[in-house]
Amino acid sequence: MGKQVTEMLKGTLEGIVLAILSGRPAYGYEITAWLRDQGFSDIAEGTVYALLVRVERRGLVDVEKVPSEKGPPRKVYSLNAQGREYLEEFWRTWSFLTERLEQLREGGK
Amino acid sequence: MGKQVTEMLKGTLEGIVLAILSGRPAYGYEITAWLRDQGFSDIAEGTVYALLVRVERRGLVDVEKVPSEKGPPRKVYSLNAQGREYLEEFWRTWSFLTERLEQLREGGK
DNA sequence: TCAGCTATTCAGTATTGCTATATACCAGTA
DNA sequence: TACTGGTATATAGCAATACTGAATAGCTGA
Repeated sequence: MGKQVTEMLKGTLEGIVLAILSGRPAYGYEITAWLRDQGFSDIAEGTVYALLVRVERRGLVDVEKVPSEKGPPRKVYSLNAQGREYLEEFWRTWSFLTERLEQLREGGK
Repeated sequence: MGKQVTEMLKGTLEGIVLAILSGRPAYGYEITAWLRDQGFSDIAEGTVYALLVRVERRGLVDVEKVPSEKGPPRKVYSLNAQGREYLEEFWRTWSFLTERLEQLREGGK
């Protein structure tokens, strides 16, 4: 996928994961697989787990341990009220950035 | 401006600065002032200089020292062929990311 | 028993933006 | 002269975040 994406993901991957969780609860392995499916071809395994630990520690998600038929128990994360608020702010920040970049892109033509 | 923007800028600020330079040559102080004017209210002074040093070292820009009437000489940067190529790639990466996020935003409603 | 998929965790590294500070040139002014 | 303030660049150390690589663990089927 390349270094450019890696650096761009800093700050946005968190929003991406929270946005996924806003749709439905999910666990790390599942999220990673989904991201890869969506074209984030080489999201590192450990990256999503580390991110989930961070957002949990900051109180943006709730966690529930659920047994799996196929392996060790899953840690299922769901977005809570504080997380939804944070996600709202993320979208506002994202909009700000996209607007500025769109202007630059237009201007550069 | 907040921490969210700071993290999101990692990886995009470089593209932003290169996009500015694709329009016209510019120097650090000028770029910082312009960014602040555009709403990146607390871009740190040193940040742009450090970034310019990096892109210069990677051969994406050409530099010319130009005397100033108002202070020490300016280092005027301009995007070269390699930089234009890199900027193209940046836009492709950016498009990829915005598409994915737009989908997520739609889906989350 | 072993390979392979599912599932999580963690130590160490690289990149990048911020903080804080230093340096330097020039004009106006007390 | 000395000082303030705007212009202009540079850099050392810090913080946040994604990646690398490896370890651990449960389950299924050959």
